[in-house]
Amino acid sequence: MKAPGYAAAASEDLLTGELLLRRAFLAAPLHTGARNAVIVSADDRAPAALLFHRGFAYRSLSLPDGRRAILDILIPTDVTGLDHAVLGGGGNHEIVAANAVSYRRLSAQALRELMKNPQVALRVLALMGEARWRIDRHMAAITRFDARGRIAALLLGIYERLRRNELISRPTYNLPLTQELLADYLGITMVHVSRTLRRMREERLVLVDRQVVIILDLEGLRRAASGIPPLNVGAAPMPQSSDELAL
Amino acid sequence: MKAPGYAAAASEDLLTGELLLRRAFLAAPLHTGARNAVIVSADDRAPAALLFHRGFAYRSLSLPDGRRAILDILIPTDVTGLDHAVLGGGGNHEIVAANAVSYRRLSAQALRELMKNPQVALRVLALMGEARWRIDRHMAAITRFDARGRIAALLLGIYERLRRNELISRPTYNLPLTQELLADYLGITMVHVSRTLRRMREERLVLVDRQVVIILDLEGLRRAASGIPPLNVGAAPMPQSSDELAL
DNA sequence: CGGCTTTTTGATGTCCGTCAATCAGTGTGG
DNA sequence: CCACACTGATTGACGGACATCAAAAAGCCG
Repeated sequence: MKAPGYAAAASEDLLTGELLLRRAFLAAPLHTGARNAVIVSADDRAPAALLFHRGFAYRSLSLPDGRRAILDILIPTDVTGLDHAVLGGGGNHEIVAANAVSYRRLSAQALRELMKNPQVALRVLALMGEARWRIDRHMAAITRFDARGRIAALLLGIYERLRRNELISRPTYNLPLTQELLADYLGITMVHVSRTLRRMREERLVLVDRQVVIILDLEGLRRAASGIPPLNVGAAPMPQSSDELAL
Repeated sequence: MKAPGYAAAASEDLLTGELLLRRAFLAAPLHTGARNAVIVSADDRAPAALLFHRGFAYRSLSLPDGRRAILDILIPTDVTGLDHAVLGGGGNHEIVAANAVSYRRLSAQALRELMKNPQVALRVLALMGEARWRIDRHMAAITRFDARGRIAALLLGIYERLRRNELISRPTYNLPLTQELLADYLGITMVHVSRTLRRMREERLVLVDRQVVIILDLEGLRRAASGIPPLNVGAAPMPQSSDELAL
């Protein structure tokens, strides 16, 4: 099990493309959204791509009976909605703020324009590939792990993403998701999330209390999610200086 | 819940891009693989993009303890591995033939070259978006449906994809996947797949016998997978003439 | 016919869902 | 300042969907 990285022959183009893409994003105004704000709605006519700057959000799909599946969790520095450049919205697909967020938008049209530059196109492809990798990883967890393993994989995954983007340096972070949201992400019920978190606390694996995650036993967590490949596709996607993040 | 389609402003470019991409694929020789052949292995140094021509394949991720998750099912006319243009392999990710397959390859380098054409780049983005949409749909099924609903969603999804590509015209098709593979896709056990299929047969919803699927009650199936959005992102990705398919 | 894979079925246990009540934290207004 | 409402988290009791173990039956192939 080897960590997949960028194809060497493309790395220079990818860096340039990233620069151009980021520049385009940063030229857009910073939007904000309160908790539970729908950032991209299911029937959005002109969905845009988003670069998250602060706060957490999630992609979700709601079923008619009120049940909901959360497909992906988005953290600062994540880019999402790149496929909106060519595909319309639809499918009950939403992007919702988990807490107070700020983000920048890039319209589908602007993105299409930018993609005329092959370097940007490659970078966009890489970003979509990374997102897919993340989803694949989560799908594997949902498919083959029990509640404990799924939670371990989730907490580890967020931890690694935050660390990779240098948003944290210690095994402790803020996870602004209610247990109900976690349940919708993990494919179990809120009640079972609560019970399982208690068990993991008793095992002294990890503390999750009121949206604060404290990893007590990193190796133990890794064992609990054993077999899930580490989350390091590509070294540092869309890195931003801390200054910018602090905006 | 509206069916997402292509963004109007890009549809012409997408058609051109599709043409160019298909042309490049068709210039490559037709490879074949027997059942269980590993088409792209986990530690492939130079993974390529693939266009499937005949037969079924699947993307899978194996855990060290022998368990396995199947992330996506690939049918003729599907394109996969486009992200290999920029990301290396890795992560225990494999593409395996489910039965005798034939397919064409496009090397990462050739794909990068092609993507210098913005129309191709847009088309590639669209293809990745469609694949993601498919995975999202499946993830929602896994996250929120019981075994019966998951099977219904799977059988319906394949049915719709085959129909959309005009590979079938009646609600009957060949599904060359063992129940063990289905189980690894659905996140349940082989034994439970068997039992659930029996129940669905008794309900006269669908017959699945030795890799032949006969849908008896299409509306009933839809109800069983109720809430899963239909699978019609973009009208006809990479259509091929029946002649070509019959090769 | 043997040897293999794949499917089926039964018996038994367990993880997780459901229902329901309680509790803690937060904010509101009298 | 304290009742009140509201949301989110916790816990218990119970049942059901699914896993596990094991064996046999059914296809498939040389």
